[in-house]
Amino acid sequence: MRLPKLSKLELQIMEALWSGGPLAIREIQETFPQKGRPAYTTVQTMVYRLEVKKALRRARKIGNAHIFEALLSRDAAQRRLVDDFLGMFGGRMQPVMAQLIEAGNLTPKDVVDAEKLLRDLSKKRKDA
Amino acid sequence: MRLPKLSKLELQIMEALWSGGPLAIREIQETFPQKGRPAYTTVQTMVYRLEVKKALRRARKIGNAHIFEALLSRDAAQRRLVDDFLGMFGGRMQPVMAQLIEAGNLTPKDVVDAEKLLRDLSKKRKDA
DNA sequence: TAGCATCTATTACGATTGTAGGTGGAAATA
DNA sequence: TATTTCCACCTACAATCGTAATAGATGCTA
Repeated sequence: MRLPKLSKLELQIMEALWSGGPLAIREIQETFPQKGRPAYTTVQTMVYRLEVKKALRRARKIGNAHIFEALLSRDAAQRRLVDDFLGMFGGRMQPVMAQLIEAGNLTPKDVVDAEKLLRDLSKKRKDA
Repeated sequence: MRLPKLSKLELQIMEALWSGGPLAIREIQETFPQKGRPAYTTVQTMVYRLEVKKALRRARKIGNAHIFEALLSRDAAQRRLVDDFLGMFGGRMQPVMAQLIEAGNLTPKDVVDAEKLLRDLSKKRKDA
C-alpha cells in the first residue's frame, strides 16, 4: 500500500495536519466548521484508521493526549487522488478536460495559469 | 438522488451501455478485458444495483435475457464525478491543475486543446 | 482529596462496493 | 424429447467508511 487511498473525511483530517502541523484529536476536530462538525470519537476513529494506513503517526504526548503528525505528504495523497480520478475516465485526460470546461469548472484564467506552470516546469527540468 | 454516485465498476458498466447501446448482461461482461474480467454474476449484481439507482433500466427482452439501456447520461455521471473530485480538493481548481501538471498528466497539447474548447464554448454561448 | 472534565481504547452498526455461489427455470441443441 | 447451456433471481460475505456510544484512565480544580 505505497500510496493509500484516502476518503474525503480522511483527506480533511490530513489537511488539518498538513496546514496546521502536529495536532491533537480535539484540535483536528475543531478545524471542522461547527455546522456539521463530526463527533470527537468520529474524528478519533478516522485518525486511528489513518494511523493503521501509515498516513500519520503519534509524534508525542501532552498530558494524556496524543499529538499526531502527517507521514503521508499532501502531494503524495493528491497524486493518488488524481490517479484514481483519471482511472474513472479510463485514464484519458481529454474527456476530463472537456468535462471540466463544459461544466464551467475550468476558467480561462485557470488555463493561463496552467500554461505558466507548464512553462516554469519545463524550464526547471531543462535546468536540472 | 438526482445525480447518483457511481463507483468505478459501475462506471465501466455504464460506459459499455453509453458506447455500445442497449446490451444484455453477458454482452456487458464481455466488454471487460479477459484478463481480470468480473464473473457474470458480479456484473449482474452491479447492473441490478444500477437499476435501483435508476441509472439504467430494462428496455426489452430477447429470449429470456433482459436488455438494459442507460437512463443516466454519460455527461451527468461525469459531472457528478468531477464535483466529488473537486470536493476532495476543497472545491478549488488551482491545486487540482497544479497537481495534474506536476504529475505530468497534463501536457502542453492538453492545454492547447483546452484553450480551443474554451474559445468554442464562449463563442457558442454568445451566439445562443 | 474528591469530583469534574478530558482522553484513550474498544466495540458496534448501517450503507456501499466488489465478489460470487447456488437454485431453478427457459431455451437451444443433439 | 432429453440434455446441455444460459439466464434470472436470491443470498452471502468481507472490506471500507462514516457515525458514534461506552467504559475506563488520567489530569485539572475546588
